[in-house]
Amino acid sequence: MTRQRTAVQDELARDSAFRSAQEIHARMRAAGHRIGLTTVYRSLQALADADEVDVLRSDDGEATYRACSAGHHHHLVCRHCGTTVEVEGRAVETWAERVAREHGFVDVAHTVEVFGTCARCVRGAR
Amino acid sequence: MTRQRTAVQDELARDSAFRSAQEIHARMRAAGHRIGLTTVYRSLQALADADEVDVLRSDDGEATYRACSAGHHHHLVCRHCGTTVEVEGRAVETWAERVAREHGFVDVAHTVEVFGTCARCVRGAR
DNA sequence: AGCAGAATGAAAACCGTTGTCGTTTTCGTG
DNA sequence: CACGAAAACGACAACGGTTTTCATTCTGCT
Repeated sequence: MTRQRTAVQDELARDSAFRSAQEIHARMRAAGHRIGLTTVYRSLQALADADEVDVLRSDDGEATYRACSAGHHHHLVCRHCGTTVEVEGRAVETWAERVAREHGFVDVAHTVEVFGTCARCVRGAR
Repeated sequence: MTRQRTAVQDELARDSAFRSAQEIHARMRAAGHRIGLTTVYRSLQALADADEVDVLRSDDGEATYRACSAGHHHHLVCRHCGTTVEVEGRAVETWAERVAREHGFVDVAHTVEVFGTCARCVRGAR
């Protein structure tokens, strides 16, 4: 139920970047954990269902996960190192709401992700 | 080099919804076109590279495509029928820009998708 | 027409993800 | 502490969307 599930959660808590399931699995194994890939997937799914982690699809369709605070928020993601900052934006919320209403849409949801290169990666660049 | 590539583009132009590659392939076959799935994929990729179509990853990781006008814009997508409206929002652009700068990020890009149920699907619902 | 190079597509390879199912662990109860 | 049911685990197989391979076909050029 939760010795390895807790371990997955801990691994996610180690840093603030979006990681793929396989990456997480590899890191855990490297750290000496005895856990199967299947369990990592299931744990991540459970955590996602419980809104304990955010899920993001990368451009190539791979799912990436990240521990996150509860509540509605968006992400500012470094496209090089994956580091993520949680941001919020009232402006976006109201804009999405208004635009949808104007077109007769109801039951509105939205996804917003901002990508860029973080200050550290800029300095570290060749 | 483009009898079937043109055909793919035409198929996309038929309506304003995001369609998966397989869906597009099936529709074309049903319409009497003699085209392979591989070619559909390749055509879509070429069109995407040329910024002739927008690509969107659905929650289950499947890629969906839609003909779109040039230039930066976002989408308001009906989660039932897939119908899409192109929208733009200066408010979002400036917000993304500001938030990124505040955190020292450069070379900023962003994705914004708004989902909802369109007026027609609301009426048609049970 | 003849030819080189690009495009096509059937089938196989890929790869992330999910299902299967026998084994192990956890936990409540006697 | 021992038992037994129920949940979790994990090696492996299966799945499904996408990409690659490679032999064949088509295009545009001379």
